[in-house]
Amino acid sequence: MTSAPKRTRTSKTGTPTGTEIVARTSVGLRDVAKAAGVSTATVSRAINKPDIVSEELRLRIEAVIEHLGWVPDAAARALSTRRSGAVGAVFPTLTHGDFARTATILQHELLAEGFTLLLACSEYDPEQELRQVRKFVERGVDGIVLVGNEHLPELEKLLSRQKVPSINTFVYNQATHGRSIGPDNRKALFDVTNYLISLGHRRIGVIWQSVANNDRAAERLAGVSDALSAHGLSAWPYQIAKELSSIGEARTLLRRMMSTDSPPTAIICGNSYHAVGAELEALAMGLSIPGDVSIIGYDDIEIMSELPVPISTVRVPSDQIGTRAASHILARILGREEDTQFECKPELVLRASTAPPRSPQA
Amino acid sequence: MTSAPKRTRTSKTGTPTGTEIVARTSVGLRDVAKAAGVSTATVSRAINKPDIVSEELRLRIEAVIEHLGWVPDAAARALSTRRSGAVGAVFPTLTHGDFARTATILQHELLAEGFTLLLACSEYDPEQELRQVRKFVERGVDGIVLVGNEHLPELEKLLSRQKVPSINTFVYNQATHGRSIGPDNRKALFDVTNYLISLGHRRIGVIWQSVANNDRAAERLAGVSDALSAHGLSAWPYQIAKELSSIGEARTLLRRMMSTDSPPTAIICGNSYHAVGAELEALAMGLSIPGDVSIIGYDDIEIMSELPVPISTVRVPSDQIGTRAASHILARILGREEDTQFECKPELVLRASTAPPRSPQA
DNA sequence: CGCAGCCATGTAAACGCTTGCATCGGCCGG
DNA sequence: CCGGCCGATGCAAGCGTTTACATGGCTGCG
Repeated sequence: MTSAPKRTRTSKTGTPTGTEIVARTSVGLRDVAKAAGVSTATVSRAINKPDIVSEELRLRIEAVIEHLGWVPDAAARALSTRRSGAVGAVFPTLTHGDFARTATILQHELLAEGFTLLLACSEYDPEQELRQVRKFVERGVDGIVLVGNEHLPELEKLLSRQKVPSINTFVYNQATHGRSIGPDNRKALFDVTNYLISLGHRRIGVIWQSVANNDRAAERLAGVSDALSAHGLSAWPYQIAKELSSIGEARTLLRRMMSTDSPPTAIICGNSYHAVGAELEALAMGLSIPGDVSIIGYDDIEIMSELPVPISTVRVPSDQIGTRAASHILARILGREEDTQFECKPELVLRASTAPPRSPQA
Repeated sequence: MTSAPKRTRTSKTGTPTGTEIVARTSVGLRDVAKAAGVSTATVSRAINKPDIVSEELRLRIEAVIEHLGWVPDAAARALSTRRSGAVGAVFPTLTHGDFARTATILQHELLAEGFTLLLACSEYDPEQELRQVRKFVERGVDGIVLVGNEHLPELEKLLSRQKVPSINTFVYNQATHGRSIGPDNRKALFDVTNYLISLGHRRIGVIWQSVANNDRAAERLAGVSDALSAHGLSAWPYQIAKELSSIGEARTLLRRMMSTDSPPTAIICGNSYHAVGAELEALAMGLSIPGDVSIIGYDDIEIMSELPVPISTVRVPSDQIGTRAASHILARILGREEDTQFECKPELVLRASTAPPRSPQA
């Protein structure tokens, strides 16, 4: 006798009235189980830990899944496991080669471990960074990758409150407490500046990007400053660019800088685009590089080495940052503790654009 | 004996033994409700449709949320609403300015409507594209943005089966049926080639990237071919680069090309990096541009206009692609139907690198 | 030959929200 | 003064998985 089954769930949309609802929600685990003649638990196990399910059932289940075109629902899974299998990353921008490369590597490494990378960019706006991180936390990411050491206090609070492992990239600074992976920005430009000084330069110009909301650039600028003042060189002609990486603007700034009474004999640029702009304009002005002026940049893009005068620069190991960040965050997710800081040593790449000044200076 | 109460939910982690479990699951909607002395339904409504809840309660609830630091669980919400509030986008790479820019705009536009952009890259590998899309579908994205018209059949099947609205970007092709937003690649290079022909060029060289898994590049190459054969020009010296956008490799190819008996008087390059490499090498060889050889590229990056001889190119309106793609996918999500195709007209940017050949040819 | 133990499987509760429906006071018009 | 209606709130049933625990059939050893 068919006693009314106490169906808790309705999977067949059994409308007693004749109105068959068409908008069927796509197949679910339940449907697979039914079609395969097993319980939902078994299906779940078949896909999550295939080895504890009998060969026969596993194959049958796989066939059914394939046939029904079932796609597991990550939301349901996340809800159930309290694990999302996702890691969030917020970069200031993606139109910058280093960040894009790090993001790509990161995604690659995470994917290999079964994690998804959720990517967003803050456009150098701390508020937006916070907003993006919040979205990620809502989505239950298991870890977060950030850029830089400075974040809004709400962000720090959010992360610690929710106990989401996070890591700051593109920075390394003994002084700060947070976990970080990247170059020691300050030291990098300290070294660059000392290199120029050791070549004999005394009038050293600087073309730099804005350091607002950019602790990396600020640190580097501080490095320049450190080295200069260590040699009693305090005042130097310098220009801050409005745009982040505009070749055109760098040209304008260089021209202005070289048109003064006693132009610098060397110029340090905040990034590769500035350096490229500086070189192009200097050449257009008929100056010789490095004869009249040495130029050095920061970070390396292909064009730097292909221009008529290849430009010296600092190469940031963004690939390494990606792999280290990935392994760090994965380790933390899996409960292992990791070194809190890791320095990715940048490489000083010397090319033809830097040389001793033509005539020794006071 | 203390009869076990039939607690459905454990929110207080009431371990009868003295061992207080510390790993408290972070605060939930339930805790907020309790603290505010209202039902969970009211809290839910207070945050989702604030206007149907009394002012007083709303304020009280907001205060409690703030105080408890509650972050709603997107997974639970998604499970419940069958809406994720996320849109996925898979680009071939992010290290390419156009894609990065489109992604940024896309994120921006979606955010404004309360949607999150999930970003991934396929590294020009259809398999990986499929994998990423599958991940997105599992995560329940409400829409998907892709690049190009050609995808694995499984991908198409997956999307149609799960009824996920999707849009192909960076392509526009009357012939194909799919929805797409972008430039008409074939026509763009048909026009470029005709322009060179109209200048009087007859020996036109081509430096191109591989067209494997890149229907956009393939279409553009076809456009070149169309125009040439329309003028009875069938054979032309051409070189396919191994790397996608290597200035260095382009230099090699150009040198090889210009070292033949009858070198081309004009060269069409598959992208801006090829064009930059071509110019730099030509200049290094002592050739004059456009005197000895005209050069034209595809897509516009700042360096193109800053080199000693500014390079003619085609500007792809990647911003527009981003905004259109966003509004299209949002419209589809909200149930509105949209135009299935939209052409983002590319702009032919003529600079100093193109001119009639020095001496008229046969 | 019997029972402990083990393996493969099933049962059902729980994950943290949303939302249809029930409920409960007013308030307004008759 | 009363009934109906409406707006605000509470109740509880899901949403689609996972997983602790129960079950039941075997195996192997005493």
